[in-house]
Amino acid sequence: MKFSKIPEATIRRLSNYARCLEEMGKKGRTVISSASLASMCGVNAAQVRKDLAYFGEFGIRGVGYYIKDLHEDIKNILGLNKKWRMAIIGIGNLGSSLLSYKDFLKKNYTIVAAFDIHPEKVIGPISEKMGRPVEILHPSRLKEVVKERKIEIGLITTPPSEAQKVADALVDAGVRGILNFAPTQIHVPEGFIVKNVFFTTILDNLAYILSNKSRKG
Amino acid sequence: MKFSKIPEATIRRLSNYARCLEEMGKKGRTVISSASLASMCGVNAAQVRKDLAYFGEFGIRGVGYYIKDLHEDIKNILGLNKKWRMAIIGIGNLGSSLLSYKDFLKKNYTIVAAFDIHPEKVIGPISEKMGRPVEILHPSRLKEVVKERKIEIGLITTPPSEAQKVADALVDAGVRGILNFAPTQIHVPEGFIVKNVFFTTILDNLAYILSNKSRKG
DNA sequence: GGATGTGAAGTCGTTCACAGCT
DNA sequence: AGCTGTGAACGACTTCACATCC
Repeated sequence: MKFSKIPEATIRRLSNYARCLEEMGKKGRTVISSASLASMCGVNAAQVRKDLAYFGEFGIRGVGYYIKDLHEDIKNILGLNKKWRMAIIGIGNLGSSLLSYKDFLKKNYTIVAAFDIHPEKVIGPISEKMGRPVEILHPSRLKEVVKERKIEIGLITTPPSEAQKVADALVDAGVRGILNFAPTQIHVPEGFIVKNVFFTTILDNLAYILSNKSRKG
Repeated sequence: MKFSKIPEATIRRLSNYARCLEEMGKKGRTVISSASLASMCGVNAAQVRKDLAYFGEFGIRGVGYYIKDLHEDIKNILGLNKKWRMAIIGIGNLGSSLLSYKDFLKKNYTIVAAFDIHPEKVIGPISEKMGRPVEILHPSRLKEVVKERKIEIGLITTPPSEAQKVADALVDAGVRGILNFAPTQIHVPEGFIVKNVFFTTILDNLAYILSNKSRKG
């Protein structure tokens, strides 16, 4: 049961469930049914149960799920029982905004190195923004710093034209996970993972739906 | 043929094809086969043809697709033959970074209004960042400004705790499309669309894959 | 009684394989 | 000869429905 192929959509939803459970937990509730959790996340109740069933049995029949426990279980499933160490490359507007993005710092992810071709240009604005000042390094030191600081994930926030080069450097340094914010396709060898964050793709999606919604209603 | 239900995944891919075609076009090529386009985007060639087949016939048998034409056709399909007018609510780090994000300005999307509960607090940093200064308005003026400036899409970049309230206000103002960057689930009535941009969800995905990759090989 | 866990059915999306054009 | 367009085969995900257990 543990090793059947798990849909990527399931993993995405688990991440959502975790967020909802956290909210619920803060509100002092202790138990939740698959139906409530489902409606909160906008999915089917059976879906919730199926998603969890890939990984074991977490509920109590006739009762539901203990919020605290389930939250912990999902975090373990997702690999969030540790802090992931990340580097960010490209400290323009987006990069510096991510650097100071509180939600990263809070829990399972931490940015432990920042790189830019022109380190001196960005030092001012950044140290201003952050509580603690952040040292911006030149990309030539990437490989060395990845080793030193045990970096496992790279965030690419350069212009699109530089993204593939940066990805190559990350691969060369042995960074297996890449989150790409530059709106261009990146290719990496087998065994490395790239996930894209293209909000323009999502915007295009929205534009499509809005354009074609007239015929529905 | 035009009105069969179209997979959301198809729309996402079309957006990708468009990006690739644009790149190709800049390189001076004029024709491309479904196979090349597919490998560039990391999908199956039949997939490309099927995706396009939902909307018509755009290729020439034995030849391929004219890059310029196909790019234009896809833009029309996606509803990108116009400029979408957007408002952004919540001018913190992320909001101000989006405000100055060049890729928005370039083509099909434009931010025509910015709102924040504390307009005076953000005016400084923003006008510094942008070429032109941007007026930050109080959210109480949302409805009025949406009418005046014909806003069709709202970007929510507030803290999660405020996101639902902002969404309600957008709905009340008649903004049918919402792009939500605040990591919390938002609910809107029938006929309105919310798309989420949660990079932490994608990061969680990455974390999961990295955690479980060892068993593969 | 009530909610979970799960085989089976159903729906949706992808890939194949080849007919049909140029 | 080569590449598109597409019905048919396949595979994957979601939903249903109910047996199971607290």
